[in-house]
Amino acid sequence: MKSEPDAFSIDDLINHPQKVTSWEGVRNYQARNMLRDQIQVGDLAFFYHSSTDIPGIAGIVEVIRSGYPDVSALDLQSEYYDPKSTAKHPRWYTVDVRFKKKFQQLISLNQLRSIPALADMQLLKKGNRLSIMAVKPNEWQIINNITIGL
DNA sequence: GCCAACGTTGGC
DNA sequence: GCCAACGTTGGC
Repeated sequence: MKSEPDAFSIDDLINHPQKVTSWEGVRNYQARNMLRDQIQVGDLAFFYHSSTDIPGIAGIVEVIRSGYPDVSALDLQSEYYDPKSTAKHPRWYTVDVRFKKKFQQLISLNQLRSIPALADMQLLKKGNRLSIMAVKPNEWQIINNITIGL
């Protein structure tokens, strides 16, 4: 799950009293479908910092509420407001996540690219701009192993 | 349904 | 700031 740290970083999540946030603001249909249909309570996700000096994986979050309508789409004051979404026919979805772990060191995009076994990872594929992406079990394990000892 | 124009993402 | 690689919009 990607976030621009200037907008919302893993430290922002840690600083939240309950260390919980709604992952609102996703406005892409493919990513929406994952939020709505696939992501389950108990799922773990990497928290990825994008559009920053050193992009990469900052830590891990756990899903504590599966897909439900993203009400920021109905909020006129929100930067995520979408006039085409209504309460009756919500267009966008979100999930709630809780902080699980922050890596001692960020696992940079460069570092991920240097690992041959991760070559097929969706995150590393050319032109991929999705903010929510599946991670395969073996990819998860490889990345998690890097963090052992970090 | 096609596709040109435009907008967005995100690494560099 | 640049630009590749998308996604979206809207006229036809």
